[in-house]
Amino acid sequence: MQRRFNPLEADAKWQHVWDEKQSFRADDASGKPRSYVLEMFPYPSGRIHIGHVRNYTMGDVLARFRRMRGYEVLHPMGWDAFGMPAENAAMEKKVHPGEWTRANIANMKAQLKRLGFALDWSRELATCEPEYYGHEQSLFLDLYEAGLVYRKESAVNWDPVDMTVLANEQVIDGRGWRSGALVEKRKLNQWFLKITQFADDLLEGLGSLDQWPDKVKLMQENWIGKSQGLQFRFRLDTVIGDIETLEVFSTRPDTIFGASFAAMAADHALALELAKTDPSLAGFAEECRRTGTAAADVETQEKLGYDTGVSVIHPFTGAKLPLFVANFVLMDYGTGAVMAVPAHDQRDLDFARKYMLPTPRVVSPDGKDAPVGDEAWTGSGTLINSGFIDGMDVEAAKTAVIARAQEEGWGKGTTVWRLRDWGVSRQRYWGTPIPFIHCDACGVVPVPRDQLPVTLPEDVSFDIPGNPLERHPAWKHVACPTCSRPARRETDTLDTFVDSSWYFIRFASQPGDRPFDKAEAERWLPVGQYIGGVEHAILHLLYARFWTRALNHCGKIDVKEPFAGLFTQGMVTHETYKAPDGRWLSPEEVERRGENYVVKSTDEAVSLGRVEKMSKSKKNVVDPDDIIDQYGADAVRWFMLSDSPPERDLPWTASGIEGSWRFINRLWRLFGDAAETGEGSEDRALLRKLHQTVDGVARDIEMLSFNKAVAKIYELANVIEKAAPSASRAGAIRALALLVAPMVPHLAEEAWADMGQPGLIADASWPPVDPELLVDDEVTIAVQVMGKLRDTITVAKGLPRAELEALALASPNVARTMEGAAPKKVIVVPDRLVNLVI
RNA sequence: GCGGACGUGGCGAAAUCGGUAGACGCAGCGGACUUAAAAUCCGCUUGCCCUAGGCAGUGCGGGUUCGAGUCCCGCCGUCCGCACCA
Repeated sequence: MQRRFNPLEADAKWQHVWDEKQSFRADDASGKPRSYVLEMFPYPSGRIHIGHVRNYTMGDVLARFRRMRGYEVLHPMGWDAFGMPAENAAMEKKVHPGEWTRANIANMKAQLKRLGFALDWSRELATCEPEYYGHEQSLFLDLYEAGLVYRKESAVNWDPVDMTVLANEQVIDGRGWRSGALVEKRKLNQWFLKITQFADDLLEGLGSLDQWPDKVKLMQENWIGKSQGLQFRFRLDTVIGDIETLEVFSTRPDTIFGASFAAMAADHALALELAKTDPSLAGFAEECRRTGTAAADVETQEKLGYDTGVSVIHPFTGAKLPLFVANFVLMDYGTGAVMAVPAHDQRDLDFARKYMLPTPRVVSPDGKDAPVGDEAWTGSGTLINSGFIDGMDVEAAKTAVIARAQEEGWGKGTTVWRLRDWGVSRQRYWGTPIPFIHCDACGVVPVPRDQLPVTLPEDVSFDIPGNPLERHPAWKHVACPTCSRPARRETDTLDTFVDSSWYFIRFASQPGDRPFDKAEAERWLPVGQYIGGVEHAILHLLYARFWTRALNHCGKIDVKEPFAGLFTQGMVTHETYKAPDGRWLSPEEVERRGENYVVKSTDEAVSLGRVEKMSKSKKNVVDPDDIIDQYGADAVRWFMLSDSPPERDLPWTASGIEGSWRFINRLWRLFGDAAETGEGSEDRALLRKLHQTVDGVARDIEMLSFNKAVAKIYELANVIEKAAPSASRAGAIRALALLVAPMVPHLAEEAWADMGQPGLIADASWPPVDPELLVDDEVTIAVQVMGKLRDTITVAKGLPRAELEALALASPNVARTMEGAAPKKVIVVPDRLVNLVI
């Protein structure tokens, strides 16, 4: 055995063997218990990022570990391959998005292979291939037939220079990111998915996800935003056009007697009607729309209103309340209009103060009336100045007002959601074509299923901005499937979040003629452990939960929650370096000199910036390929698992990867001792440590606490190194190889072969644990006086209280502190401590 | 503004049920081996008084308890999410 582990040889060798033997191919017909381990599939941007390495290493350890524990593991990988970056590359580099994407996939796949992940590559998929998106089109038609797809006029961000629709993230400070032109809102007919139909179920379902982080569940809950309240109609004192009433929504119907005005959004139908005859109102509304899009500092934005001159009539008191158009009322929430109760809503109060409106109190914490100051009272209390609900508490008053409104027929209790339907239309080329045809005679007609997939044309140009599908000479011209007359294809493509909403099902089952086989997919689903970045906590995870429910609704699958367990891992961070002239420096340009850092080439002093997420702009990036070249896959994998808890950020350091590399070689040398049995005596203490470690590491891996598992392995390695040769030690070394196999598989495989063990360690079982060896026969007991540690004594486990007390009192340290006093009280926790109270 | 998480050595962190705070790693210091370096090995490493030993110590201030990093109350700070959601 060589003294130093040679990763360059070993990595390639074992990766080849695993490939040849198809070691990690999941068997659909297996009778073993199943485990589906999935990491969020990457966008093929070109290079694997260190964050991917951390993500996939975690999943890989779990997948390999579960295999060792006897599970049939599904651990697949694919590519979220549609999206804008490919089109940007096409515009900048004159390369076809498909060509660019496929080249990136090839690159990144080679990078992933170098890390030795236990992936079932036979199930690899890329969402940009018709073999995938064709099935997605068919699922889209299923949803359409189930009434979950509809078209609606909706505003998009329009770049008037590039003549193109922009995604929200392409709009920076109200301007197009490429052209810098002021972005306009344009109304287009767009496709929507009825996610709101499942709002309640998506919210309810969160309750069953006990293996999800609370944080993510809370974020989804807030996003769905359920509010219950009263929706009711105010009568207007004047009929405007044919409008006689104003519908409002309130979560605080109990405060209705405190309403002193009403307000509506600038785009409200009534406001638009009034603006027809009131030019200054039209001007004000225009102003609202402009500031509305800026949205940057809403917090500081002043509340502005315009008195329409119209009044609404209070349903209980008959009082006339002025009706304003106000910039703080949102058109697309509730009814786009509100009753304003200044005493009990901060926005209403700010507005009332500005426009000198009354602020009557109707809820009082102490039951007494008192003037309202600068802060609205939103807490609980007793109703006052409120007619028939006087004296009630807030909750009772809500119920009473809703009941009365329903009785009298002018309102009803309702639930309003923050969640909006999912707009899936994108006016882009590189996405799944929406399988519909527009016919002047027949309207919007679905593409017949035998004509799927609707494939993207290859001969497109990106010389002019806009959607290449729209201006392609032939693609969109087709015959109507119903009447055969000339018609036009839909040129919108689907949001890429649709692609990632069902890929985990396709991984589980991929027949050629349909999206998936129900029974086959159900055997794997739900995903047992899903791992990815917290940036997908809301949209991706919510859409995937919706899409799965939609398929369930269509009878396609008997699963509602796609991911039973979710884990969101932290980022990989790195120190930042700045040159004296303020330029960011990359780690390669910088060298450490004692306590300080200098520029390698010029010896200038470098100032050390914050530890931040790796980003190109800060130049604090480390390329996985370079590191693997230098240290091999296992050292990188080991580093990814060490030190930081996986949900927290992991600071990348040169010394850290060095340390991992040192440990790889320590293990390697230790594995070389596997044949040494010495005199062959049993080493009971070592066996205890081994069995405790095997047990502890298994539990840590199950809980994804890799940093703890790593620490336990270090401890065991330290103990084995110091132990004298024995049969126990030789056995412990073999067991150690099994323990580290999920984490550093190449090293483990190489050592396993060297030790002359049969088969691959990848196919070996996790070492068994002898429960008897988990408990120590000796324990160290803390001896405290008044809660302060004075001594420790090592005794046989399970020693009775009386004996422990006697031993504690016999301690010289204790005697000195007690100064001859007798303890007033003695607290004995068997096998843990004795506390003497004097 | 609302919601949430977190705060432990020089650094990343452990402490699973309220029971020996700082396991394990990094950095640092001292030593062995070496002509030398690398690699490796051994030892020390929270601060202070430094002597057996003692005192202080888990963001700050209180509290509960025989005993608090852990539980309760009130602050301070950092990070994340949402953002006029009626």
